Amino acid sequence: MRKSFFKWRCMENKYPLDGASVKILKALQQDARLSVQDLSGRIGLSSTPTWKRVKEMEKAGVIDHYTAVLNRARVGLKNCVLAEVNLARHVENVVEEFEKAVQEHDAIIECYATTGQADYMLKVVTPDIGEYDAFLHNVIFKLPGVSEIRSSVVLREIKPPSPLPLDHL
Amino acid sequence: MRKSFFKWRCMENKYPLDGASVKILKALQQDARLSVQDLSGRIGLSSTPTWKRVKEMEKAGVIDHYTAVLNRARVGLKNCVLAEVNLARHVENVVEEFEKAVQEHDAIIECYATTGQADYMLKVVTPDIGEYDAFLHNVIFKLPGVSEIRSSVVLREIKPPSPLPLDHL
DNA sequence: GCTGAAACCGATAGGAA
DNA sequence: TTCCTATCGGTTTCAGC
Repeated sequence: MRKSFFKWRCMENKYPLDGASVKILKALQQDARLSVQDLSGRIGLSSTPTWKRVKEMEKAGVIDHYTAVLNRARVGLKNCVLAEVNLARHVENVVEEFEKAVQEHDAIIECYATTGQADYMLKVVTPDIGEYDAFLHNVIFKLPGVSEIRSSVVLREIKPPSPLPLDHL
Repeated sequence: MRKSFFKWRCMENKYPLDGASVKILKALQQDARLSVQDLSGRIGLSSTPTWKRVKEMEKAGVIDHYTAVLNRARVGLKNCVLAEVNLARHVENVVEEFEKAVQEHDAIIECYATTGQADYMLKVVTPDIGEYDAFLHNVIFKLPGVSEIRSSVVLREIKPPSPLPLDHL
């Protein structure tokens, strides 16, 4: 098993994480508001070293930020669509313009450039499907380089965005 | 514009959110560790009502939980794949078994049932593409009802998972 | 429902093991 | 490094508006 390799220092990573730090990360992914005391209790360290580790991982960018996860339905965003987008390769500056537009529109909450059929995969949230239709026509279709869009409406959330698995460390 | 409808009470939502509460939610999405004092300063309320609103929104499930967002690369998860999965409709209990397996495997960090070509869309993270290949063969292909998989490897993250837009409220 | 003050508890920083 | 302790600041509660 490769696990032992990674136990105290993971060479493949940008940042060395030992068992205690991994436990901290797992706990903070589940509840970012845990007090240092609670954290230290769980991982079997006292609070000062626990606190130092958290601060170091924040500074090193292992912990990027902390966020409140909202219930989409309760804030009136019942509609979620996964959209595959293709760009017309012959148009000038398509990539730059498309990626800039993606950043500017808050309804697009995720976007990846991918291999496979599509050039990009987007996650778009709106109050209802009507608003998505409007967004498609007023925003996406208006972008110069967009040649194809395939929209997949989310029918059911089987697994919501979940903590990153850290057992490989 | 429909905006005025929603200003003080959004009929379509499960929970009524006024301007101050929306500001709180926006701030907490950006930084879940903001102190009540900082929050209250930003929104122009004193700390007691700010605190009460936060607690109420937690209890009402508007705020689902708080999480630490980690840097994928720095915790050794350089590979991310979006996988479309189709199930064979004739096999018994496929849906239940597939969705149960999705919950059990930590490498699958998101899963949606969607309209369109695929039955499901999955997001899978692994240390490298080799581990993804192993995961496909050892886990996904072994599930009885899975008939098709189309994997799109993420080449570049244009927009990481971002705060929900709340301007419609 | 908001304000302000007061009590309590946790976070941060220093020094010792 | 970690632990202990003191200080400081934030959270939470309560009385009054």
